[in-house]
Amino acid sequence: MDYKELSELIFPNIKDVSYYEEKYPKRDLKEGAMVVRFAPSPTGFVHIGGIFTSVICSKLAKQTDGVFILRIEDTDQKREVENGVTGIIDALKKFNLEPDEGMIDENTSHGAYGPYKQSQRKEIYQAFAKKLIAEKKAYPCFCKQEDLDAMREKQESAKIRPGYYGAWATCRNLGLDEIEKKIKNGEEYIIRFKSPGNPEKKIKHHDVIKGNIDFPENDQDIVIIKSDGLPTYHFAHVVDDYLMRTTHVIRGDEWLSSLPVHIQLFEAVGVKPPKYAHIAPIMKEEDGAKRKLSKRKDPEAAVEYYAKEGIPSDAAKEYLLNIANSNFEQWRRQNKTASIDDFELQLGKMSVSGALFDMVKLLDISKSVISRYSKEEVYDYAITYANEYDEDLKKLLEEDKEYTLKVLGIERGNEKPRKDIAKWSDLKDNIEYMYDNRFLNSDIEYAYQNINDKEEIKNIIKDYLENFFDISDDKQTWFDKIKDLAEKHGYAREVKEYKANPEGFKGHVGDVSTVIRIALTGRANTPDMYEIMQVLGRTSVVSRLNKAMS
RNA sequence: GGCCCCUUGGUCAAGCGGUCAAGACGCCACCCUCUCAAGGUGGAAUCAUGGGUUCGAUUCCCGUAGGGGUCACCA
Repeated sequence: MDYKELSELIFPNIKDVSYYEEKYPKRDLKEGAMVVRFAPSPTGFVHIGGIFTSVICSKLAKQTDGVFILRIEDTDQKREVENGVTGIIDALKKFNLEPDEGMIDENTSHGAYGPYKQSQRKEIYQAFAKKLIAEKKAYPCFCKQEDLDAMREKQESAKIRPGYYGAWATCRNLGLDEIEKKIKNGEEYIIRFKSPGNPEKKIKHHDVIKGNIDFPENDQDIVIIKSDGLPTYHFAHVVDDYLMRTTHVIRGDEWLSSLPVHIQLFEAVGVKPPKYAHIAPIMKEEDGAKRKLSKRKDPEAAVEYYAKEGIPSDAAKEYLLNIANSNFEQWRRQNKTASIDDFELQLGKMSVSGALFDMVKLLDISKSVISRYSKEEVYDYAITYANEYDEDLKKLLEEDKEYTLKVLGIERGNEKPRKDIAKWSDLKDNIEYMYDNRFLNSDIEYAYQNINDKEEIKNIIKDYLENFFDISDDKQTWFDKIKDLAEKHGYAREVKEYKANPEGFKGHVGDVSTVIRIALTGRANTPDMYEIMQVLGRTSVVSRLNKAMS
């Protein structure tokens, strides 16, 4: 028997790699087009880091007229979860990161380079494994788990480098006859790569993000095909990114240390490796120590968290873009209303070390993002949020949509829109008092401020209602009247006047308007009071002020 | 522990041999024809450490310390 025959014995009825190379030809794309992919495992948990990677991939593909692929890495059936693929697809959709190619639901995909689910590509990997066996670059290994454990223990106690390599790689030197006998006896085996590496020698690598890195060559005979016939990550990565014609592998930097293995595998298969860009993870600080955002400990690691909080996906995206390229902020300031598609992302400008997650900054960005929305957009996003997470808010928004739009339109849609909502979960508290059926029927604690004498308050409100208030006044007239009211009751017309001569007045116009504001809304801080009165309308203003007096 | 990477204000970070060491978030103060959110102006706050190289180091080199990653039939 020779190695060609051995490969037939192990993988009968498996096609030659040339079949696949023809089936998935080089892509016909313009110069500089990037083919990138997001390749998560369907574990049922979508990590914000995955969205980070996808934002980057999606932008680069768009910028270069390239291709953004969604590939599902489900070679570990133990970790697989029902509807895991759907969860990933839905999350990408929510962030407007639809792939050009790849899985579109649990079991179907689109694109000419599929299947895009590794469990459905078994025979493709086997074709490449078969080729490596025939070329003496891979071999079956019959070692049992116990053998490997014992070996590791021995290595550790002898303080030598652990692993399956060199003289420790016992199955590497098995004779063909012996192999044949074991296989025919039905002994279990896996396929290992026969590493040609020498750790005394270095390989030089240039990473698009990390720059130049030197590694010792790999000499571990890593597993490429597991006992269930599926490939390990390393092998699947090499085969898939070759056949999908990936130009840039963009992935978390936890993969950096297995790069020597991957490069070696590409060489063994006989193809040029893609370019690599290893992204630093988003970190979190705890007890003075930094660590990756953890799916177990940090709620904000889950994409679901942002939806639940009502943080717009646009805001999260801008925040991530900001972590990716810090010049994004400057661009945003100069292009306040532009689409983020117009920002040009540069991989080379990404940080080599991980940024600490900053919720305060995210919320600041979110405030700006929401402030740019029109009232109709606010309505739509808020309804979507409320549908899922806040029954009462949904009721509030829907009972009179016309009116709600007016409320949402307060200080919005102008040059300097209001910036006080950071997430949809803030919204209810922000607008609830504008609804008569809630406001007039509730017990309100009027927490008056500088002016808190009951008689004085009553006098001011009464006088305003009887002698000043007119819903048809324009803003200037309205405000002049508030000043007149203030003056009549012994308060300064202007704040400055009061400050110049605090002894001469009981207070200033701000104190008086605060009385009316609190009577009107139950709170000391609100948006522009003129606009509020206009939205409420005459009847409502009158009943609110009367309620306050009683 | 071996290997690899990293280290500029509280945080995100510009910088790439000569700068008063940008900017943003946060904080503080003041300003802004009613409060608040904003907006404006100003302020406090940073080159981990020790050696080199150099006329000159935040920037280049070496050591130290600290941090991160990785060492599976998991991805």
